[in-house]
Amino acid sequence: MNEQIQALCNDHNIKFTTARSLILEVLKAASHPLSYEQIKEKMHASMDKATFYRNIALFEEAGIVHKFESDDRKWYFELTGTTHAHFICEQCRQITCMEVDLGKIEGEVKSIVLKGLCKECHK
Amino acid sequence: MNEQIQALCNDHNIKFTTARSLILEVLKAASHPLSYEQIKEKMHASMDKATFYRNIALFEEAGIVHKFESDDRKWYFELTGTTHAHFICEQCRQITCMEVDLGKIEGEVKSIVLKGLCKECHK
DNA sequence: AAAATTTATGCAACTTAGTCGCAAAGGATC
DNA sequence: GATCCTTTGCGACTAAGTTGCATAAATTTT
Ligand SMILES: [Mn+2]
Ligand SMILES: [Mn+2]
Ligand SMILES: [Zn+2]
Ligand SMILES: [Zn+2]
Repeated sequence: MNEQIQALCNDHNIKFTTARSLILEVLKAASHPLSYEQIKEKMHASMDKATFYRNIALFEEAGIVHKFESDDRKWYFELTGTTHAHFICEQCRQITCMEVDLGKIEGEVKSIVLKGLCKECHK
Repeated sequence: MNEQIQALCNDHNIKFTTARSLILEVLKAASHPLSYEQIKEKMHASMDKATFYRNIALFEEAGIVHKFESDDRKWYFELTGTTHAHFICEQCRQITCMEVDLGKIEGEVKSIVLKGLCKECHK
C-alpha cells in the first residue's frame, strides 16, 4: 500500500513525506469523500491543520485529489478517479458516490453534486 | 410587483414586512442565484445581515427560496422554481442555470450543482 | 562531513460567512 | 393605552480554512 502511495507522489513530482503518506493512506482506504475532521480521526498520528490543508492544496494542483463543498460549510476530499456524482442527503448527511449521465454539456464538468433526500430518508 | 411578492408571503403564511419585501424583490428580478453580498448591493435600503439570514431561513422553510453552496464558502440564493442545475465556472466564477436530465434517481433530488470550466473559459 | 540552501511542518494569530443572545422597535389584540 | 408577540439591529461569537513566521528536516554545495 505504501509503495503505491509513494509511486503516486513520484508520478506527480511530489516529495514523499510522512504527512503526505498519512493523508493519502486514509483517502485510499475510503469509500466516499471525507472532511478534514473525518480524515484526522482516521489518521493514526497527529497533524496540524495547516499542514493538512497545504498538502491537500498540493494534491489538488497535481490532480491527485478532488474536493467539493457540501452544504455544511465543509470541504470533502477524495482521490481523483473517474468523474462521478455525489449525492448528499440533507437529513442523514450521508454522501454517496454515483454515476450519472448528463448527456452532452458544453465546457468541462469536473464535479457533480446532488442534494436532497436519499433513498432511505425519502421514506 | 410588490403585490405579487405580498401574495407570495400571504400564500405561505409569512407576514409581509419591509425587510422581506426588499429581499424578495431582488431575488425576483435576478436571472441567476445571488450571494448575500450581491443581494445587499442590489437592495436600496440597508439591512442587518442577521435580519437577512433569519428571513432567508424562513423563506427556505416555506419553500419560497432555495440555496446552495458554491465552492467559495458562500451561499447562493434564488427563488424556488423548477428543479434545475447550476453550473459554476471555477475560473470566471459565473453561475449559469441549466436544465439537465439525470434519468431516474432514487430518493428526491432537490439541487444539482456542476462545477468545472464554462464554455468560454474552456477555450 | 560541515555549511549553505531549500522545503516541509507546527504554532498561533487571523479571516470571514454565517449564527446567536439580547434589547429596542413595531404591530396586533384587548 | 396596556399587554403581548414578532421583527429588527447591534455586537459578540463560531468555526473552517488561511497566513506569517520560526523551527526542523531534507537536499545541495563546498
Ligand atoms: Mn466519490
Ligand atoms: Mn437557477
Ligand atoms: Zn439520508
Ligand atoms: Zn467561466
